[in-house]
Amino acid sequence: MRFYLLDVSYEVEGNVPVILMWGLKEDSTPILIKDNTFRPYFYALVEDEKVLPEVKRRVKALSRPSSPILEVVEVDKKYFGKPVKALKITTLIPESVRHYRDEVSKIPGVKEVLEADIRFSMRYVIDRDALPCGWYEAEVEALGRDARYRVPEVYLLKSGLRRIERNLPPKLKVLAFDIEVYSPSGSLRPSKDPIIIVALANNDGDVKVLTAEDLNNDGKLIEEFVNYVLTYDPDIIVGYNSNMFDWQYLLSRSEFLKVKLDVGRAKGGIPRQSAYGHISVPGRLHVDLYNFAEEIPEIKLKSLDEVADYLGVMKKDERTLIPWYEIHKFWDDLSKRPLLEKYAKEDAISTLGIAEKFLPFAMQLSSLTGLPLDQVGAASVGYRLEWYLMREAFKYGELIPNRVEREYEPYKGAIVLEPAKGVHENIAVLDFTSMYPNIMIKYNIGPDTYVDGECGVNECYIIPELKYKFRVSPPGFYKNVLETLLKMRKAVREEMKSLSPESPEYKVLDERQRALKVLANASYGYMGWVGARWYFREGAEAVTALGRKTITEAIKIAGKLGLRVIYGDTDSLFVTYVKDLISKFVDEVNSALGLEIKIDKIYKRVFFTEAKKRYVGLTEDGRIDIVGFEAVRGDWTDIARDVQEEVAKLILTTKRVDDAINHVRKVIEDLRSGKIPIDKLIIWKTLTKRIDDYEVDAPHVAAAKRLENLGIKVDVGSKVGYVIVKGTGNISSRAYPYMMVKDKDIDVEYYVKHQVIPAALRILSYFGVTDKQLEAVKKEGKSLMDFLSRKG
DNA sequence: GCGGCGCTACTACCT
DNA sequence: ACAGGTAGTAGCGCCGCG
Repeated sequence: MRFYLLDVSYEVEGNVPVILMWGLKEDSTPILIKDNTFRPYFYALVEDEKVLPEVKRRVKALSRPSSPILEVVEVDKKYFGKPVKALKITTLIPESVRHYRDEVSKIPGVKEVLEADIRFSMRYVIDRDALPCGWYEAEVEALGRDARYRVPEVYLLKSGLRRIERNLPPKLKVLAFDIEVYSPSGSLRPSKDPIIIVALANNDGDVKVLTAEDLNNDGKLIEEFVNYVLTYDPDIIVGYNSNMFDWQYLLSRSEFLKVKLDVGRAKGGIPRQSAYGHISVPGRLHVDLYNFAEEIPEIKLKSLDEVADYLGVMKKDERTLIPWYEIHKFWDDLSKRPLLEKYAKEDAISTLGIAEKFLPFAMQLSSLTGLPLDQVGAASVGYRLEWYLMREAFKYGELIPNRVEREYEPYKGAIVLEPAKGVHENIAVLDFTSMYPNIMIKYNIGPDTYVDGECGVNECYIIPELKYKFRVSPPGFYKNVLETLLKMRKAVREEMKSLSPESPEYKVLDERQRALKVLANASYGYMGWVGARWYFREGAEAVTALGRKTITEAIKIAGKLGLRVIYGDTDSLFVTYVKDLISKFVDEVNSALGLEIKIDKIYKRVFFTEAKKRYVGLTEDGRIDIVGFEAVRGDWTDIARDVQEEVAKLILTTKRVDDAINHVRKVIEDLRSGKIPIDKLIIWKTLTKRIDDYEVDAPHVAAAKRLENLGIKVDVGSKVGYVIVKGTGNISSRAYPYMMVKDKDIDVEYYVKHQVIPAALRILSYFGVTDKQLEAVKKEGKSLMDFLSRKG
């Protein structure tokens, strides 16, 4: 049988663990393939090989009849590159691994117990190379229908899985859902507040808005939802913030109402919280698209409508928008209720549209890391890479280190150059391609290549400043993994060349090469992460030291060629663009440093203040890049962002400082005459800890407290939108959630003095402009203009 | 009680 | 809950002054 693997889970049947592979046949028929031959195991390392037989005896003696140890064998493995003899201890029931691990680690002579913390289904993924979102071929025996599973065909695996190279997935059924809750108080209490709408959209073109008959009858609504899911039978269920909200609320509410939320492909399969905080729906893949939206830094406010707008799925100005705090009003007012239904419907359609944008990437990430699609989004970058590393370790016969608690030790990072302030013409931005991964490869950096003692002549790389030594050969774990990743990416990009960019296959491969790049780029950060299994501070420290050395050498080469370096950060250099000299520079850097540098972009004009990490540039095609400034920060108001953007544009394109001043004045005038709508005055800030844990009463914290007083819960990670109102006292005392404030109460002067003027002056003060000039009532005085344009 | 000052807390950015 | 380097705002405590 050929099938596409969706998910791997397991159950204990009788007294035997059975792996469940949920998949689709080539014609998209859902199937379940069982494998009852796989057993959980873990390893024990001993202090001294001499005690192996004795330890082996004692491990065997631990076996209990209810859940026996099946086998204890000596195996040859590697641990941080060094050959070791380990005891492989195989048990019967996955849940007993924890018990035996604890017992085994108490046996005298046992140094370490390894790989006992890997979930059984992931163990299978790794050992059998059973990657989710991939095609397989296997001999199976039909078991017929089984009432316990909501799939038409169930099979038993008879022989090993073989992967099939095939890029396109089968047709998958995707269902997007979104719920609306009735809550006049603003707080959401599952014991009181009913679900009034469940909106659904699937990729077979069906859209449904299920509504509650009345506020006392949402149990029936939930049942209708369950029926819809079971009837449509989606492979993938997508939501937006559904891990934190929709499922949680459905679960609590259905529990309160005593309604069964049995939507899985395994009967009695109630969604439940699982790895990385995601909600798992048995037999289906539930994907919370918010996880992927979180990774788009360009979107500052990650609401569903903003994300749909950004991705071009559904434009904001073409859709019905209802603020969450007014949903109950639209329900109560029967003339407005159709709008609410339309809103919910559009939410579901947007969610489905976003799924089409994100799922192809998610599927590639899933098939590379082995993490099932429903987990891969919820897992952070570090864990994604770690699963990839664990799969690789298995292939190399390397034991997987335990996750251990370590003390955080900071180390020195990259170099950031002092910018030459002012306006510069024709500047090339050059950067080293994947600098850190390539340094790791070039200098063979990792925990297993580190040499603590003596090292023969030319047998080690010696790291500048630190004098750490890394073996030249053989290649270490990180080097091997990174070379594989880069090689794979190269091959994918090669394959893409033979395809039309419009073809579905091209798009799939493009997502694959992106996923490969993301994993490679995370490797340095991962090595320096205290939570990593392959944490190695000295390695991360060596990488940044070599990075500093590399960029410093490149600067020297630029200087030697007579190129002026304006600015640089980590792996980039801003250099005066002289075509021939630049190509010479590129060649020389490449040959002298053994790392590739290339032109990233060319600015016709670029402006720096004295600050690092902040600049505005005019690209060759006339676009304005704003980097680091207020205009790209999500915690400044729209009005300040707009002003700064316009000022930057005027300065870079027309060089006319007086035009910029007039623009700022006009905005201040509009602000003072009340022409600016309140939503351009909202400041959004993230709560990074629980409200009680804050040491100072910052404005966003004060605003959050006011939300809580209204009964609205604000969790860690949520964004608080507030405005500053008139009155006395500090800003915190006047920071209110925007929905609590009327236009006339806004403290316009705060916005003039603390938003518009600072944002404008950040750029204009270099040209000698002061706050007084911006605030002065508009008058066409010539003398002032003359003064202001002294540099323009 | 007030303004000025320096420090700290806090957030979001850049690579 | 991948790293370190950086800019900037606002709160807060302290000081001197009266």
